[in-house]
Amino acid sequence: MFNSKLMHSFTEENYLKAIYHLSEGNLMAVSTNQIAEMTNTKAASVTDMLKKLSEKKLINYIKYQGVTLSSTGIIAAVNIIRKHRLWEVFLVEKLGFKWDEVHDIAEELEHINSETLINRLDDFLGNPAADPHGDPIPDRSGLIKHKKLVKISDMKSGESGTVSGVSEHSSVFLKLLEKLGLTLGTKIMITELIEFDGSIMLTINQKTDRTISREVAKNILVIL
Amino acid sequence: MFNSKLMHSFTEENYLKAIYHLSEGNLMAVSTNQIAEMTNTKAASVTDMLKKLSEKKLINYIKYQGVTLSSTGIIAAVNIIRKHRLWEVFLVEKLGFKWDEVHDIAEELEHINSETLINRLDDFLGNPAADPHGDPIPDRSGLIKHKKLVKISDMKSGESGTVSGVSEHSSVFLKLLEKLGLTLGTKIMITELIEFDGSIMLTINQKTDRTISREVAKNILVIL
DNA sequence: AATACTTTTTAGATTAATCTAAATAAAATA
DNA sequence: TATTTTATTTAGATTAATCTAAAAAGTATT
Repeated sequence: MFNSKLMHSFTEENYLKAIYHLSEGNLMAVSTNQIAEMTNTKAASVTDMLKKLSEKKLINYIKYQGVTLSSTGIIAAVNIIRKHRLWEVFLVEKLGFKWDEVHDIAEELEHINSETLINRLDDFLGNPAADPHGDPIPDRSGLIKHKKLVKISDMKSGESGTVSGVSEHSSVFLKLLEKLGLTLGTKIMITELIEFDGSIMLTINQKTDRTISREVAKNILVIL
Repeated sequence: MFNSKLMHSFTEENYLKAIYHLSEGNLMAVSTNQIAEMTNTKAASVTDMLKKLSEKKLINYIKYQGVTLSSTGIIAAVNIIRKHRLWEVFLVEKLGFKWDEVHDIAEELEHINSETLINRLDDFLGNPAADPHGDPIPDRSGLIKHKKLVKISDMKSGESGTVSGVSEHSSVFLKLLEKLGLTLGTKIMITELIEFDGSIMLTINQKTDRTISREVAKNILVIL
């Protein structure tokens, strides 16, 4: 069923993706337990899979010392992320899903194997730069254009910017942002930082005033 | 991973689909060997799976006597076929694939599980009645509107009609039909039946004259 | 450094889907 | 009807992915 060159099993792909996300683009080594938590499996299962991925040269793995993706592993992971994000754009832009509804479906669609399909989908969607949550979409060569994003919680009073991403993707959080009027593209200006609890007062689109908790502010990303 | 109510494994779905197709919509019982051939497995594997599907009440199975789908089995199979055909329309109409290129990709996409997704896709595509090969698309309640189609090989001299389906879906055959100018929607009229080898002469769109073999004629379906 | 705690790995089972080879049932034929 | 052939099923293994429980390695703490 699976081609030894480019194709990996559904499960292998999920491990690669998990390692990629946990290592934040491969900056740091990832532990067995971290992977177990992210993939909803037990550490023992992860160890087994790490051996397998290591034999396939998709990861660099030394017992007891965590893993990083190899260069082929990165290529594979980025490709899955590209597919995931393009499908999310499709679901929102073409099928009318909301940004908090697309993750699980894209999680299935990301494993469909056809380079032609994904490249044509990319063109059909107008080669979008970001998915509905603002995350950058790798191009067909695997290149990711990261924008310089700042957490609202790191902004100073008086600073302003445009909401351009989130670092928490749960449906609950995304729905909250909608309710607060803090969806992508919204212009904000920090009016005051409340010392007492770290909450933040801001103006939305030069009109509405709002106060958000530090916890919320930490998960909203802005371009200054 | 799979819900006991509506969800079946990828593999189970493929067996259900195979049984459905082999039984031509459940008119006849299907044999173990037929299924083995269609699913590229061995008879022993099929027997195992038949036991499993039988326990799940998806099929009616009596040892040595072949199988039919149960009513829940039919619902499941028709749903997979609905998904397959809708994705094929998407691939051709929206992504610019040709009719001979879509089968394998749709074979993967048909296993994506989301009723909302498929219903929205259906709407997005304008609720098409047929896929790119002319096969009817079941509606969301599972109803299939069959057209009365006739093989060219069963037509008489002087009869005319519109090419509306094929009973052979291989890429080779579909490419041949394109070369012959016998794609869906083409109007034909039978001008002569050659007794010697059963080949058939016909006029295409009241213009071109062509002769096709009986073998080709058997696989082209026409609305009179 | 010795002990305790945590993390990771190993050992041994389990489940789904598959296989080969052998046994059995059904169908075809002599 | 008896025999041969074909189809199907059973028995016993295999592979991928998972698990639990126990062992080993690494880290932290007296």
